[in-house]
Amino acid sequence: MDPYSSLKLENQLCFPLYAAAKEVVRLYTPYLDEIGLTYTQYIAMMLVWEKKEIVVKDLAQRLFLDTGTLTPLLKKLEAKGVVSLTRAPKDKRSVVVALTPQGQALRNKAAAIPAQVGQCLPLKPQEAQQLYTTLYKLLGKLTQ
Amino acid sequence: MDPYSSLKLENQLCFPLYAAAKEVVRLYTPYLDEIGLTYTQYIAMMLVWEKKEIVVKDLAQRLFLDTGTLTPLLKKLEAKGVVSLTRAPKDKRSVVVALTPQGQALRNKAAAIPAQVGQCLPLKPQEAQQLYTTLYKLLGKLTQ
DNA sequence: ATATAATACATTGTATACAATGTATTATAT
DNA sequence: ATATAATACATTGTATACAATGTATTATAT
Repeated sequence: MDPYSSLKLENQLCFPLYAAAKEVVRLYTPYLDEIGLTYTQYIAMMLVWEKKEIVVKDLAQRLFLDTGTLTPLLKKLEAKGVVSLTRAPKDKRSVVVALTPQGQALRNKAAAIPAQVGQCLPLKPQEAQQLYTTLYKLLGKLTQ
Repeated sequence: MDPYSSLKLENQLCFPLYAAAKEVVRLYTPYLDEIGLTYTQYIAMMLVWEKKEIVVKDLAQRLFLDTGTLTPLLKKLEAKGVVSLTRAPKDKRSVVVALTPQGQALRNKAAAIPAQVGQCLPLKPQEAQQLYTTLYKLLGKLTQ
C-alpha cells in the first residue's frame, strides 16, 4: 500500500475542479474577445445587466471576489464606457456600479454567448444539472 | 419571458465551477502556507513526487498549464531546493524536473494535507465521486 | 457629544494564467 | 547533405486573484 496515494494528483477532487474551471473559462474566451470582455468582466457585467445598479460590496459578495480584484476591473469597465462608478449619496463609503447605455448595448451582443458556449459543453442536461447543484452546495458550505 | 434570462449569473454552469474552484483552492492555502507552497506549486509537486522525474512538456500536459506559467513556477521550486532542472541529454530542448532530497522531505510534510482538507469538503462520498467523474468527463471532452 | 470600532473601498506586493512571440534543437522532406 | 518544418521551452505583456495594509466614512458605546 502506497502511503502517499492520497497525494497523487489523480486522487484529488480539487484538481479536476481547478482544471475544468480553467478550461471552461478558456472556452468562453473567443466569444468574449468579440465583445471585448474578459471572463471576470463578463460575470461582473452579468450582475450589472440584471440589477442595473449594484454596489461594489454586493458585487464582491455575489462573485466571491475581493476589492483588490474588483476595483481595477471596474475601472476598466468604466474606461470602456459600459458602467459608471459613483459614490453612493447615502453612504459615501459605497460605490454604485451602474449600467450605461453602452453597457446596455453590449448586453445585446452578449446575449448569444451562453447558447454558443453551451453547445460546446459536452454534458447531458441531467449531468449538467447535477453538477450545478453539487457545485452550489459546495460553494454554500465553503463560504458560510 | 425575459429574453436575457440565459445571461443571468444564476443560470450559468460556468460560474459555480469558477467560484467553487477558487474557494477550494483557498481552502488549501492555510495548509500549503505551512509547507511553503502555493496551490499550483503543490499540484506540480504532486506529479514530481509521483514520477521522481518528469519533463516539462508532460507536466504541462497533465496540469493543463503552459510554459508561460510553468517556467517561472519551476524556477521558484528550484530556488526552494525541492526540484532540480536540467536539460535532457537525449533531447536538449527538453527540461527534466527531478525530485531532490529536500523535495522528498517536503513530501512527508505534505502527506497530511489531503486528509485535512478532505474533512473540510462538505460532500458525501457518493457526491464527491459523482463530481469527480463528471469533471473528468468534461475535462476530457474539452481538451481533445 | 465624542472617542472607538466597524465598514467599504483603495492600494501594494506576490503569484499565477495565458496569448503571442522568440530561440535553440531536432525531425523531416527532397 | 541540407533547407524547412516541427518541437520544447523561454520571454513579454496583459489581466486576474488575494492577503495585508491604508483611508475615509459611518455606526456605536459611553
